[in-house]
Amino acid sequence: MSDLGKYNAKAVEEKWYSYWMKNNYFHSTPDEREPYTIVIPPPNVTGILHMGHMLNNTIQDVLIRRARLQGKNACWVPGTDHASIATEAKVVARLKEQGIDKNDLTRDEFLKHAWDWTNEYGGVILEQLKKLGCSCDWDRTKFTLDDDMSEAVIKSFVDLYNKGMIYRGYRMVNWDPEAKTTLSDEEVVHVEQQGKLYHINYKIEGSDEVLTVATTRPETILGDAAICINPNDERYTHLRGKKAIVPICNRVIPIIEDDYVDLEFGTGCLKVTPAHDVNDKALGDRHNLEVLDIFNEDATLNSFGLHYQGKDRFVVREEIVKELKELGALPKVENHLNKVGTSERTKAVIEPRLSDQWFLKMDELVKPALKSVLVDGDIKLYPKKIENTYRHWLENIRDWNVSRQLWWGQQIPAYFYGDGKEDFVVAENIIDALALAQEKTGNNMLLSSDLRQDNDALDTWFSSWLWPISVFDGIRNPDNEEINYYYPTNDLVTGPDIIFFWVARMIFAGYEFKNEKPFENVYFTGIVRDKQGRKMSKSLGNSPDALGLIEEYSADAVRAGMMLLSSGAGNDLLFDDSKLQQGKSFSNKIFNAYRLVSGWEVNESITQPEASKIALEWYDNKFQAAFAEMEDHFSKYRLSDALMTVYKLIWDDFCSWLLEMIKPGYQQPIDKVTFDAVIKMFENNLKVLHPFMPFLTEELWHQIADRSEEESLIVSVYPEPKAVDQTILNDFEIAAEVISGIRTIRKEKNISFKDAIAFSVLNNEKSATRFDAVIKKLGNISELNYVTGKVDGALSFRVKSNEYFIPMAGAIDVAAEVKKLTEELNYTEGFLKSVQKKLSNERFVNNAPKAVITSERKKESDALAKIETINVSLASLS
RNA sequence: GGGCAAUUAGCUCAGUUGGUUCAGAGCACCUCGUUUACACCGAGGGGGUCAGGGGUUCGAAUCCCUUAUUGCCCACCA
Repeated sequence: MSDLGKYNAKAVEEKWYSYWMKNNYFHSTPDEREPYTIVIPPPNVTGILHMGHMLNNTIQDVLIRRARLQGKNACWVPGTDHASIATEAKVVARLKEQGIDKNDLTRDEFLKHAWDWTNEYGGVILEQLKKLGCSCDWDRTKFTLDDDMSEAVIKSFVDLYNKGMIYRGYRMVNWDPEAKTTLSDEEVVHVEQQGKLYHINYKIEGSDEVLTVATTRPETILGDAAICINPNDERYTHLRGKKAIVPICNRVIPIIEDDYVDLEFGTGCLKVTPAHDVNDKALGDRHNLEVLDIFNEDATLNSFGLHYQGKDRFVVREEIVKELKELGALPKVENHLNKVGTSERTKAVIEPRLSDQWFLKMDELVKPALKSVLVDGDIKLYPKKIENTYRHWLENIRDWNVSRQLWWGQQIPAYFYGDGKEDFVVAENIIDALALAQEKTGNNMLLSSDLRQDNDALDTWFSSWLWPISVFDGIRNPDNEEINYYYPTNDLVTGPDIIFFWVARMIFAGYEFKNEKPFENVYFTGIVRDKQGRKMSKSLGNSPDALGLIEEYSADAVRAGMMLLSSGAGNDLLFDDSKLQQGKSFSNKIFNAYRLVSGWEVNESITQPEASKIALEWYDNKFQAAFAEMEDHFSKYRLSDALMTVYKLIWDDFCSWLLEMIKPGYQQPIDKVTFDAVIKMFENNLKVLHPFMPFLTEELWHQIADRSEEESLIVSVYPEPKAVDQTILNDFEIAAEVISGIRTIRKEKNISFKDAIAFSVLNNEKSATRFDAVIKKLGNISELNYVTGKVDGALSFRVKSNEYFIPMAGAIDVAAEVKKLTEELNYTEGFLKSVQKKLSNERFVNNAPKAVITSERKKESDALAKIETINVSLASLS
């Protein structure tokens, strides 16, 4: 047992990655070639490589390497995202561990800590991508908070503001009480929850009567502004114009009437809390109700909470329920299933909250985005079905809340000079702001020290939506050489979870700032799950260590394994180590094919055997057929199928068939013509496999032939596509069936492969004979004869109506042969019957297309011929 | 509550306008084999009423209806 037959991936992978880097092969600059561009979905700057990244980036690297081999100017721009809320939360948590409260820090102090953190952990993930073999242009690495990137963000904000598309509004927004910031609608995740519906009695002023209201949020009664009934509800007509008394705080509130109230739900009677519910706010606006905000920014109760002041809303809920019960004001509590909005990042339950925020109008931005994807097809989404989701979101979109009460991000370029709602200007810098402010106020004495910049930062996605433009400096310098060359980019590879956050918004930005799409195709990967289909999560501990897998199986194997697993765009994939093992086995298989070929001694004086000649001719065509199939898969983004095509080509056709067909005898030399041809074919195999398994292929490409310094597989040229001769492929199929038939008989009769056998053919089909030399070699046939009649004393098998005979020295088991023949006969007769039934159906013959009828007739005649052959054999045996 | 998908071999999935190539692939499984690249291998083999039911058609995995199950997205009914 030696390891001689194994491929040592680790050393090879390190060697070639640094070689590629050293030669600058990943770097791209604009030139006369056609560009092929991908921008990476920037991972969180402090993130580490997980399975989703591995899948995603393997796909991108496959695409970029293929484009490079196709002779395009391939440019893959890497980078990271500052991920404002996630990173800020991490920094706050770390400061807390160190006993530092964020509130005690100034903005600048806090940002210093955040940058320290970023510099410490940032970019680790990019190093991990290198281990995977990603051929990014590292000279172009960008970070969404780089100075130039931030400038672009600010510039775009000012631009949109000046166009009237950004406005400041006092609105009900999603408030994350844990992160103490607002969130966009997209950052709110609705989760189903078993809650309760509380029935609460309100006394009617000046009467003993009570009115029962149903609510899921009893703690908000302290903010009640009214009770609302449906004007058509006869149960409550006598209460019109009366007033109710809120329990506990004993405030007197009006009873109002509105159609909005559902007669069927709860008690048909609704408490209205305008400060804490979107619907109630609308109701309040219609009826001029008071707005009582009872919460602090961390969702504890404020002074309106009376004796509950300072307590958390959920604590208050329980306590207030208890108090109401004691007061006899809680007649009923029922179970109630409802959905509650939670923060995507912190998981905290979202509070609807009224506040001043910045919004971006969406109505104009969505128009070109809808058109380009759904009408013109300028941007294609894979899988196509995701277009439904895309359409639905765009058609129901609301304005985008872009301000966040965070520090880690671009600070909103709005400068206040007074306390009024409109006392601000928006400008790229304080100097411009001052000028604008002086102009707006008419006060030339205004100083920059009188200006106060808005404290809020912008949503992270407000910087990443510019990514395909800003990485080429297309916002600040809209007409520069790079943006003109690389934009629009070609393919975007990302997860479906950020279609709204990022993909759709990049499309908005593309049309808004460049008047052109940002990319042509979007490939949505699926989610990587575990073998049982569960999402990978820290708590389940089912998420494998990505780098550990590379260590264990090699980057090539991991890449191939991920690609084999991903059945198609948008489909989730169930992660399974065995697929990585399959990738590793494949590496080893190819390596061994190389060992075989490299061990051959070439002799220029021997002539090429007939079998080798036809074998090479066949493989040449087989390769082209597979190549065309692979390209077709690529054109439809069926990358898994593309790899499987190459996999089968190399393993089955190249290794199992071609190499066996041309292999010289033990310790025999090989002729030069065959050797040169097979090397060429090996090279072509490596080329088409290179995008998937870059390291192994680069290694063998260098091993297999003498290469000059400048040559590398990564920058070589894809094979030329050629027309395929289908007849040679068909003839080979017959030959392969014959060889298989011989092997079956050898196996059944225990005839060792070492023993040559005689072989006779009854060629009823008039099949091509050009593979006879191959049949002889792979069947170990001593003599191949053509006969005109059945051979006695021989085992036989049939392919179509041809019959093949292997003479047996000993007695033939007549009974067994008869049985076998009878089974074949029964099957063929059954088949014939079904075909004839079709053909005797007038309506079939009249309606079916000619080609179908011809094929059925052919089936019929083939079956008849085969039956004839079998019958002759049977007759001779009895 | 609204919408969109999916259901094909033990597993993961192909199956492009209904009919040449329609029931496939990879893995797994079974049998045999230490043949001079490779046991991370070779040769051979078994396995599916195409979720259930109904319909259209000469013909259905494919089109229509229906039932069931699963997944995803969206949603401010307390």
